[in-house]
Amino acid sequence: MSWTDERVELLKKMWGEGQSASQIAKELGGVTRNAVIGKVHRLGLSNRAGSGGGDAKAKAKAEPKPKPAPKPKAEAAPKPKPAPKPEPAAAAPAAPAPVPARKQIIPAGQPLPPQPSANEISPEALARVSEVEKKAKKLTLMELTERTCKWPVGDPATDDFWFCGLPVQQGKPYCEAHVGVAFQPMSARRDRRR
DNA sequence: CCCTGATTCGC
DNA sequence: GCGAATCAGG
Repeated sequence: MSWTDERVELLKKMWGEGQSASQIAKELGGVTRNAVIGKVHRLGLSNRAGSGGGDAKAKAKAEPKPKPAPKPKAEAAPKPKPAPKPEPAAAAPAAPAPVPARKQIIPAGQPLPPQPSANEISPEALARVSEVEKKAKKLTLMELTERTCKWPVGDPATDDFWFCGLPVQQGKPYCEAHVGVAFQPMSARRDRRR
């Protein structure tokens, strides 16, 4: 990808909006955040200042970079870059709300016969969830990233609402426990033909 | 650990 | 000019 006018413009716009380089890179696609930052610098808008009168305040931070160590050059680092997943906007987890808070664990129920109730989710999975929710990071919507579990907990109308936030399972939007409840294995769903 | 931007330098 | 590698924090 090259820096076409449009791409540069979008870059300028987003950078101006305070978007991070990585976000801009994702938006543009085909470039890394490094590329974005590099371009930003070349364009001379590294400092998001711009406003306020001419700020000729050069960053006297010119640190003399004394070569830390003669690094010949590492060959292309093995970067497992699967594929540019077209991830639109994962920012708005529209609360899939499969089973928000239905904790009805049977007290000492040992046998616990398969309840033909509405719950088709493995009790184990549910137990896991209720347990994991204790360790949840309890993130706010803004704190969610692509690798934090986006499972909503509580009532969005209350301030007792948060997102799990634990490390997600590769490729999934939820942590292991929540993936277990969110995505049911087709196994437990045998069709009872009749 | 995740993330941020900044800099260097071979291409 | 470009951007990966690296640095330097938060």
